[in-house]
Amino acid sequence: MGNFLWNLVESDLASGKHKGVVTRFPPEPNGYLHIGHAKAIYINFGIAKEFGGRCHLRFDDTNPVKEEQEYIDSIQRDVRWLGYDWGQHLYYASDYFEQLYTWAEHLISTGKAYIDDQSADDIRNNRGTLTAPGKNSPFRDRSAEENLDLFRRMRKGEFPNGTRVLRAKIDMASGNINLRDPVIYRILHAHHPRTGDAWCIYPNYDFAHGQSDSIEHVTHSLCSLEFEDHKPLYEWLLANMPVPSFPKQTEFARLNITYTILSKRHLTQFVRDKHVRGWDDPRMPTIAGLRRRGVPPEALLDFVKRAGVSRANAVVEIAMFDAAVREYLNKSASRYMAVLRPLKVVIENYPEGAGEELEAVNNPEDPAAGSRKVPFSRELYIEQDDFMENPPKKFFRLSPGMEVRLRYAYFITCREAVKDAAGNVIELRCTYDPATKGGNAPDGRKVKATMHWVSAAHAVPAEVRLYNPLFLRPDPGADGDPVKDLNPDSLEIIEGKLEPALKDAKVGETVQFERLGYFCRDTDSGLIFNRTVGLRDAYAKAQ
RNA sequence: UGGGGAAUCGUCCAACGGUAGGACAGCGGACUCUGACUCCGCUAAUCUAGGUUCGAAUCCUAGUUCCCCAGCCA
Repeated sequence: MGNFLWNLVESDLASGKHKGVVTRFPPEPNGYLHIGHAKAIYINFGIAKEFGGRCHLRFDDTNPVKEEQEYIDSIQRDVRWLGYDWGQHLYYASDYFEQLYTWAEHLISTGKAYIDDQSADDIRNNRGTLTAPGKNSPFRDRSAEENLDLFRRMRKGEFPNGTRVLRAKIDMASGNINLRDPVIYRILHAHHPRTGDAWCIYPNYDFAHGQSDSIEHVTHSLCSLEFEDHKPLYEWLLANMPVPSFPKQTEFARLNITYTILSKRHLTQFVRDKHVRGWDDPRMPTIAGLRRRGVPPEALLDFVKRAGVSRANAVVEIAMFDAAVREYLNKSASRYMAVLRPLKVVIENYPEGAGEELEAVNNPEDPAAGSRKVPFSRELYIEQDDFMENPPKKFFRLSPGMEVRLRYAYFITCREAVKDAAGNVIELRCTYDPATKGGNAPDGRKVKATMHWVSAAHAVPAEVRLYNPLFLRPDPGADGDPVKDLNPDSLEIIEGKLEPALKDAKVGETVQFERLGYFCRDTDSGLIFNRTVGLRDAYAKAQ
């Protein structure tokens, strides 16, 4: 596999350190999953799959004030959509609250934890700084009996929020601030989405995570780099309590992408402040947003794989994501013709009232996809971009006197550009060569351009949503608030003209609009398409 | 010397003492009923300075730069 995590698991298995591999994906249900989580999912579920082990889905639901059932549901939906299955192994940290509580009492009884009555401010002030050691709490040497009594009364709900905490007694002078008597339980009179009002004290991340891993006999606890400093605490807790197993934490760098924000805090803000239309807005880097945009799960996973796994802080170019999406869709998406910015074309020598159906290939990359009929008639729409009255030398498309091919149809020649009073071209008068039916000239003459088109009489109107990057700069938020870097033109809504077959497109189906890009039928009612990603365009780039 | 990490083409990842390779991006060309796709070619990197070695991206020493940590968040 070529990355350090796969190598680690492989060697742990080869050395006999573990008989099988058990990983876990442990999201907090406080928001929707995004593409950064897709990396963690790929790593944890991917390793389990690769080495014949299993991966648990565990909700790290230790902070009831931020967590909601909606997020629990969306997370399961998104993991499944990515193609992974946790089988029977769906867990919640809250499942272990009773066990965790018992272990906390054990820590207290062995003199390794104490109840601190200091205020949050005092705790902070006495923690010291990055360079100066902290000071012991005046409550640090309470007896085990007193601590136990206080802890039990905390559980009973005798004290209001913030009045006391349980802290592990480790070392207030440690260079690692996480070891300066970390808080492990706090009073939170809050309703929990799963345990309801059963508890008013909750363990925090540090006191829940490693023990949960241990309970589940996780062998490899894989997390992102910012938890590196927590590892000594993770191990201290396991070493000082009667836990059933000793999982090993290993960290990897999280995913960063240019022109993208992957911070739950900011994504939540964009939704809350309506900078986007919701968690599943196609401009969002959420799994739900990407799905709605038309990104196939295979492409998303392929991107994550291509971006690689290491311990170096890195920022992957969004171009790599686009490339993965195009590569997958090129092979799988059916082709159709759609005109986004219509310009009317009248074929003067095509009989009025006449019409015919022409054969069009559904997917040149996949012969099994077959073909379909596309209606042709005297009046058509072509793309405004495909005509220039005064073309520069490298412009191969339509211009007065120029002959081009209409895909699957005929060669046409532009005879005249009709303008309105303001001088805008509003219609093209053209002629066609009946001998070129199907798109080839019997005399062997060539054209330099093949253009897409739709028959005006048969065209189906549709709303097309064009998405551009949500941010104007590759490093949004680098100067502070990413809201200031939001792209005001991230969504452009136009009305396009589609070939009739497209009205039967399935919701969620991603197709190619030839020469334009990949588009996905939206979940909103009506005929609406989201642009997933544009095609590469060497001509546009050269301009 | 507060603690902990990381530095390889423009970007991301490999190479684990023995020819620095791949992907994306870029450039050039071929092909083409999508200026797409495909194919071919090119450009382009070991943070710095010493040292060990027949041989160093890899080992050692000293620096430099960047990232993380001072929530009763995760």
